[in-house]
Amino acid sequence: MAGMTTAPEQIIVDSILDAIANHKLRAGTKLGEHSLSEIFSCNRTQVRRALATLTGYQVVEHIPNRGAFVTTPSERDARDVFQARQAIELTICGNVVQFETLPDFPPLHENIGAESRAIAAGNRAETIRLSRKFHLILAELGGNSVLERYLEELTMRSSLILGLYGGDTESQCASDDHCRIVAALEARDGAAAQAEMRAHLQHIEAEVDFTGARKPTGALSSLLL
Amino acid sequence: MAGMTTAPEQIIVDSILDAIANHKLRAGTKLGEHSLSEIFSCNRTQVRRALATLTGYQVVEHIPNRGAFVTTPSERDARDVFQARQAIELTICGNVVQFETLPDFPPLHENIGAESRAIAAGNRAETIRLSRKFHLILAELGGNSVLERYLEELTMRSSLILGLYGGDTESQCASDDHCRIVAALEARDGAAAQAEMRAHLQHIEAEVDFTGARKPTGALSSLLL
DNA sequence: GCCACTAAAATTGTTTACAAATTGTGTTGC
DNA sequence: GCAACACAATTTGTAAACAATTTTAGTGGC
Repeated sequence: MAGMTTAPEQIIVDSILDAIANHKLRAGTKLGEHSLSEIFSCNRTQVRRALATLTGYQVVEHIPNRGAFVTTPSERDARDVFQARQAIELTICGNVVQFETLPDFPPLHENIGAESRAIAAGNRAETIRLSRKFHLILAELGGNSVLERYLEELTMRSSLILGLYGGDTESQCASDDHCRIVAALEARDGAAAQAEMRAHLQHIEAEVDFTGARKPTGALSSLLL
Repeated sequence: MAGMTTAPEQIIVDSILDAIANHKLRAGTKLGEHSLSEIFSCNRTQVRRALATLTGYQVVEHIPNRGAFVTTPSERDARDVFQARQAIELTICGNVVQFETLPDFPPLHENIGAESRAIAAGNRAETIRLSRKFHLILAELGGNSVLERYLEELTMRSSLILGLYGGDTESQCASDDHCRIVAALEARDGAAAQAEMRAHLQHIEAEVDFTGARKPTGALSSLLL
């Protein structure tokens, strides 16, 4: 497994997902097959598969004979996504405190530390990435593979929503929220952890504002790292 | 839209999903591309796309260079699926009772009626189909598109699990459970509805038994209607 | 100047042919 | 008789050519 090169379609999916999560790729952007095959220097077939995968994630919209576009979430989508997140993440919190053997919290602490540093350094992209990662680590600790997979999709869609309708003050206080959640989890206080998680998700959703004009849709070029 | 023929890949997906839901197609069955393209008299490309969609539903497992197989759920999968169902369906119950304008319950009643009749007639396949349909109607009434989509997948996987590990007395009492859930919903008693739903899901999960030998894997021929 | 129509270019969708891998079978050697 | 090897057949994976659709550009008329 030395020279094991990652499959090109996986690279495409990850790159686009990363670009969306970091608000480098905005809603409505067209994802042309030829463009992508050139950018990633691969076959159009592989691009096609990658786009199908992303469509499954509800992160890409596929219009017949027109092509693939980064999904533009509706107001209803936003509401539904955050409610689903609450249902799932509260359950995850309940799971984490219920294990006989304590799960290893160090990864969570490391993540929170890195998050604080990223905020202090003003590194917005890294802050967003680490904030999402926090929820995914927690989901993994929950031990339910179904909820984990769903949350992967939902955090992605959340990023997309915040990129379109979110304010600029985004997730400055997220690090504190995360801290409180972990504290309650370590104290094995499930109810408290769920309360903190609920509050945290409400903080995030509160940043969404549909009244203002949607941010303009960007071009497909900020993809390459 | 007169002679509008449904896309072949949709037909394939629906047929396989239906066959799985009705336990006509069992876990472990190989889904050969050539076989399917002959059965549905279509191109291999379309079969391929259909299988990819089913893989996304976690209902088909794709092994590189080996082909596609009906997923064999593990014990952990079963646990995770039913816990996820609980988280999602309790939230749906909460949603249904919260709308100002009462949702239209007639479809639910019709479904329950048909279910009772199917049970009385000893029509096992129809019973299973209608039982699943009940949960999907309820999900639609809940008004959350995300939860609705997830439940579509989870009910499918539940069918797969019950087909492998379930007893033969399956879902005889389901109709009564459904009745009680709707009654609580109509009374706008969210807590009661959630309690009934929780009990119902526990009844279903109780039918799962991992100790016995897994039922044998069938051949790919019981597909055609 | 603006709208409608037409033709060309670009993009998506589908089919076909080809390559790679796996499975099954038959043979040989012990 | 059994195991290991080699070859053939089947099956999946990939790429390239072809067809259909949409978009864009250009032209003519009002």
